[in-house]
Amino acid sequence: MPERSLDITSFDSSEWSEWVDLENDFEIPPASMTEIINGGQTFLWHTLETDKRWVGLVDEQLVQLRISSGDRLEFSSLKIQEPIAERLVDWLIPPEEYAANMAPLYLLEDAYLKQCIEHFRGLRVLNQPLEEILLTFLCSSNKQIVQIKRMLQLIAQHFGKPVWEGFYTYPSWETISQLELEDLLQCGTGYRGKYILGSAQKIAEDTESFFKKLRDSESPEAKKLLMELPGVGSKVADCILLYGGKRYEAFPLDTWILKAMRERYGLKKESNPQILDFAKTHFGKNAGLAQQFIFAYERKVREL
DNA sequence: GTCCAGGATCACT
DNA sequence: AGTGATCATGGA
Repeated sequence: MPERSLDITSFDSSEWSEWVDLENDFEIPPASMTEIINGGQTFLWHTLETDKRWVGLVDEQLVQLRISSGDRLEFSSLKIQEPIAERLVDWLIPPEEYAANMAPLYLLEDAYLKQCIEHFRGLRVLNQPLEEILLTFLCSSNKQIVQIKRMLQLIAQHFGKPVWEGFYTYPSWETISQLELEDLLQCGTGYRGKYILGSAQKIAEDTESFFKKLRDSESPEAKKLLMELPGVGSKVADCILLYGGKRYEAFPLDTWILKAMRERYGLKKESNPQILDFAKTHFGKNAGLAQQFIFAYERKVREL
């Protein structure tokens, strides 16, 4: 499908609320905010005017973010919507919680990781709905981030709920389970289409209990449950646990991280399970957070 | 045209 | 248990 991406630079500001200070000391530099938005954990957000403004959905609410001249994080939402400040802070992870999550990483003796963290100060794993993250990472395999974005944009546009011009929520798993394969192929999913549909049909047998069981399980068991879905292997399962389940020990081993582990940590001939094992031991209980900094830095130094 | 992308799966040893 | 080919699709 051609469908050029929408022009969102022409917002009618009269429909938006005044900018409001989030009243939390987030301390996120603009470049790090763009990495949060574009770095492959959330896919329907837009960065406007080069690191000046970010627009997207939090659950079903449309939000803009910006950083004031005093380095304060501010937001604005549609006037027709309910206030959303509390959920927004929760989505971004409150600063105190963030600091506590990062603390174990600062204790590590790892000059390379320190460099990655310094370069992307404030970079964080968002607290997004598990249901959405499962869909997004089912689409992610063997695709570039910009392609995953377009795929998901089309899926939301065709089968999700419209929120505002150009912005749609993701469809529910019930909705997806009733689609034809052709519907998904038309969104550019390729061979992932049958995985998405197959997973949806399995989940939709009892959606609530599926996600409840997932949330109630210990991480190893949750990973096993996820990998029973078609299209979910070890890496995708770890992404879902990390980005949709606050399971910060999950360590997604993608091509970039593999490159880093081989070149920066000397794991030249180790197998993937061995590398995963090393990473979990070396980086400790919040290994997944370390992974996010390394991923961002590796892509950055190779200019992507 | 070739290579590769935030891999998973199946068919082979 | 560990490799290799194959899977759609689009960008570089």
